[in-house]
Amino acid sequence: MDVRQPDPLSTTFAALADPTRRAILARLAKGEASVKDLCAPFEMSQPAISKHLRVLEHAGLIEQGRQAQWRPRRLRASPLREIADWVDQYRSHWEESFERLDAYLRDLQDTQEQQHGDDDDRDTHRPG
Amino acid sequence: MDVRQPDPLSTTFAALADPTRRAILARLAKGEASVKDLCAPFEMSQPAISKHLRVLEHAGLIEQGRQAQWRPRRLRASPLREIADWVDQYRSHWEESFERLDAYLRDLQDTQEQQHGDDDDRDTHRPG
DNA sequence: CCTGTACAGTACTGGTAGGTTATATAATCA
DNA sequence: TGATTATATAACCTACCAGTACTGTACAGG
Repeated sequence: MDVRQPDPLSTTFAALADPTRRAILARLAKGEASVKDLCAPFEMSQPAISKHLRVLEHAGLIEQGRQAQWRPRRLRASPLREIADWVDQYRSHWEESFERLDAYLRDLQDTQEQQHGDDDDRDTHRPG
Repeated sequence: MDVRQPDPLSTTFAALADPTRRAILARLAKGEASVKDLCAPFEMSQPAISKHLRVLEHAGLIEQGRQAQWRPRRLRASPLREIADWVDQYRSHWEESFERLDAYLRDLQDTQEQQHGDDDDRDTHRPG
């Protein structure tokens, strides 16, 4: 069976892993819009867009309104904050100073391996 | 056929949409590790982990070293900066002041709809 | 040379994602 | 009421994904 449902973070990442859905979010960031409006920029059927909207809604990234026969969608950005918080854990790893330190240490290690590569203390080189 | 390959941002998001892969990245943030080390925390076969590692490598999130029979993996964080930059576009949408304004406007609109809901100027209510 | 270890590669399978067309529903308009 | 518009739902297909088991390969050590 395996009825486990993915954690919220995975659901959000998966929802964002599609350029169509990201374009929909970009459109909704400028204000709410109907399904037809959201379909317009894409060479894709309306049911396909509705499916994308379901994915986004399931991830909590949009919500539905009701106005006559229209169901305008509106952006809900709070899951994006979870993404921002998560990725921020790694900020130090991509900032320039760290990259330079990382490159320095890697160069240093490569140099050492070239100098006295396969002779002594193999165990201390074992990763982990 | 459809040989189109997804854009880098989609590839990165997709790679992150799995708790196992995010756990692997968290482990590698503390330093490089062998495949066996990375397998240890998971009740999963080694080929399964190797597949996850391939996904991460394809997304540019890790890179491989070589030391004797070990292939230590190392974190490459630069794609995460792309994620951070993308999500930062929406920061204003989730920050508290915006949420309050958003809620205020929504309440205002609901109140107006209740007061003179289904009588006049339908066209001006059409979304888009 | 042989054995154990640390991986990679392949083949298979069940589930899901993302698209299609066709059809149903709900509200508006004439 | 009937036609039109907006959107949802259903059924289907294809491709890919995430596991599995099995097998192959490279290196280390007795």
